[in-house]
Amino acid sequence: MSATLKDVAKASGVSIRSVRRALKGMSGVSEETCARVRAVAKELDYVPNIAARNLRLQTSSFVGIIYSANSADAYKRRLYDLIARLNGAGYEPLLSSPPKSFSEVEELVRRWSGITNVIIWMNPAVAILPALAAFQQRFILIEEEFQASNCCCISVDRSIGVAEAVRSLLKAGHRKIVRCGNIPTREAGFLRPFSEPDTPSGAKALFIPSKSSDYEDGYQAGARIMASGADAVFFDVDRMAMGFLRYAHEQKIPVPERIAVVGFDDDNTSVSAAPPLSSVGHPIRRINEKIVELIRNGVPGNTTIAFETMFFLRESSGK
Amino acid sequence: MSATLKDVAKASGVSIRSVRRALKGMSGVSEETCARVRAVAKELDYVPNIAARNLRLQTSSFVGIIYSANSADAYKRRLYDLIARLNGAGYEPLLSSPPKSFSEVEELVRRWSGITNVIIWMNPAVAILPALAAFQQRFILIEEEFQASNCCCISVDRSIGVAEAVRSLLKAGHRKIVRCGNIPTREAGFLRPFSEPDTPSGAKALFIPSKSSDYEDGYQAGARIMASGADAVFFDVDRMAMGFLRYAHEQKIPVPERIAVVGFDDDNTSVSAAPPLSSVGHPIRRINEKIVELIRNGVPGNTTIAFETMFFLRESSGK
DNA sequence: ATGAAAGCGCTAACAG
DNA sequence: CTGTTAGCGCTTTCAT
Repeated sequence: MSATLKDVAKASGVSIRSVRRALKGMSGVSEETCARVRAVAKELDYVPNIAARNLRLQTSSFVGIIYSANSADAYKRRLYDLIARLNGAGYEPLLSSPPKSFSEVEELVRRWSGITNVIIWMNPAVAILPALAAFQQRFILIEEEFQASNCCCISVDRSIGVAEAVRSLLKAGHRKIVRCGNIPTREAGFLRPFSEPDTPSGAKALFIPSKSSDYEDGYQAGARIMASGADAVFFDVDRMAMGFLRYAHEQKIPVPERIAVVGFDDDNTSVSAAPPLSSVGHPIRRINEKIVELIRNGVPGNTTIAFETMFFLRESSGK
Repeated sequence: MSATLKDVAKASGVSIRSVRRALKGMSGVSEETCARVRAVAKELDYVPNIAARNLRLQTSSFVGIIYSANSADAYKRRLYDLIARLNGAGYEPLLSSPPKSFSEVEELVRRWSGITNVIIWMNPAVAILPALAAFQQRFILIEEEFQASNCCCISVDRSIGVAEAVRSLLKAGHRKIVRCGNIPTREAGFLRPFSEPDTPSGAKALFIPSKSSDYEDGYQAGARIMASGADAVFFDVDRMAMGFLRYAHEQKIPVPERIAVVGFDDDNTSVSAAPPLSSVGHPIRRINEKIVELIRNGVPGNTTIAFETMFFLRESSGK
């Protein structure tokens, strides 16, 4: 289809070797030959065939990614960021929808064999994980722990950022802080700052559970939260916080003056809310930079790399 | 890294050719040899190198996909469905974040040259389209029209499904139908059923514009919609309809008895709303099946393939 | 400064 | 029934 090195060589009357030298700007080729070859290459619209190069060098620029479509918005952003970063580092992300059974994993790995050495699996199905050990590829497992000689896990500790958020509220003078939501992994981090050496006296933690964790749940919980007398509220999910902001707006409750609001997930939309929502989020950039680094330098087995969520302070909880 | 045909041949004491015959189940190999070769292959965990195969056959199982991360939820579902379908048809989707300038397109196409012959671009940037004609690859452009010898466009007519939705409302006996939203492409389809030969007498179209088209806008518009005396409402976007459903629930307005509700986008969440939301959506399955077919049989140039949105009747508008 | 040739893993034409 | 071999496009070693 497209012109090859051989074509360029023939058209410019030199050997393949010289073409290569000219095109790669290597030494050992005369000025004149170099210029002519380059002109011809441009003329023929020569572009290297990466697949052939990979074959010859026994390397691969492909990286397999398995992604579950039903993941939360935050994971989508992680995926798109990862794709962009891999592109930037010269890798080609190869996507697949998640295998649902052992045999589907087998088929997938087989299909990608000889193409990619590294497979990134976001939110893998735990039941299938033990199967991975049998394959030659290296796996990077996101958000699931599994020890195997060819698996490297990336985990994110939810609690750190949540605790940081609460500490920030305490430091800003808030004392009666309520957590609202239904996601268990939020609890530990929320409670921690209330039993630390430097916990301000009078600090009090409340909890208002919700059925689910959507916009409406946040809106619905508004009355109860205000009735509790809290001066700050942490929502398990940004969408809930958004619902509450709407309630506050309707009731003319000033945020953050009367009550400070913090969410979790750092959704795109929350940043542009009125007021911009403080939130706890995953360190997407750092995680993905790490992944690219792992791929570049070799993925270690039997390893877990732990990250921490971080707190993003915005106007909804004081400036 | 992994065993090759040659390895299997050596280990089983036959030629590469025979290994191939045995593994592919071709005729011309003795029962016994076949069995032994297969055993050895399994033992060595042989898996074919697809890249080498592609090189040899001058074909490619890779399909490039350019996707803009900031697209609506409906596009994400289209993407994931497409990936699954391509996988199912034996293709490997190669993803890239969208190029932002002419030179980035050039670089991307260059990188993929020799790897993939087909590039699917979802929601391409119009300004860059003219550049595509210069490349050898075939492009499938989703949701943007551009005539070139190597471009095939896929368009979806918004109006058909919207008109169908309105007709369904009219047929169910509704007469005063309001459209609420701010998306221009919804208008034509909405108005059409009101001026057709078989339009029921008394049918009346209203329009209530909204600032944006989010959950809150639907909720906010609730009072005005009810005040208009409409017995059915079409929202430009599902999220707005969801906001309105919330308003109706709060005000104890029975849906669809007092007012029928229809949305647009066929979001996942709307299906599981209370009541399940009738909605107009893209024929994702048919579009993606078509795309796979195009790739399989060759992508025609200078072509536009038109699809139509369709109406999904659920409880929020009768049933 | 330049070229010939081997070989990555695979397929297929051609011999035996 | 089985084996040999050329060649896809590229990189690299070894000659010239």
